[in-house]
Amino acid sequence: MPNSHIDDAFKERVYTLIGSIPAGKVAAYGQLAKLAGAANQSRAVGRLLKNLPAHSSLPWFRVINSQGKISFPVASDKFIQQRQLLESEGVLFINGKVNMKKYQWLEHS
DNA sequence: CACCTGACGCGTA
DNA sequence: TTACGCGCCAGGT
Repeated sequence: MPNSHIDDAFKERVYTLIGSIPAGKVAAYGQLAKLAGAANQSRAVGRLLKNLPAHSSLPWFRVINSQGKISFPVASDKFIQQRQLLESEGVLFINGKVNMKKYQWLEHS
């Protein structure tokens, strides 16, 4: 099991990063992958969230794609839930997407 | 083993 | 601006 800790480290870094996203802000999958030291591994981040325990305390809902859109089918329960959670902390949606210029964590102003 | 499917992102057309 | 193509790659069929 030589390499297993490499991926574990990446996973832990991503979890820590997600836990650091402040309420009212969002981060993109690719942004987190990059910050965790593995640019172009955005799908790995999505996979981690998918495998997250159902009642994790991590603010998984603050992670959306780089286009400012929620990565779930627009009518799904998960989509509704995520959008509701974000709106409840002030994240505004316009035409189904968030203005990343304003809400993305650690970017722009 | 081949082939498909994603909680993605970026460059092009 | 929307639509594709392609890179990436673990998991499921």
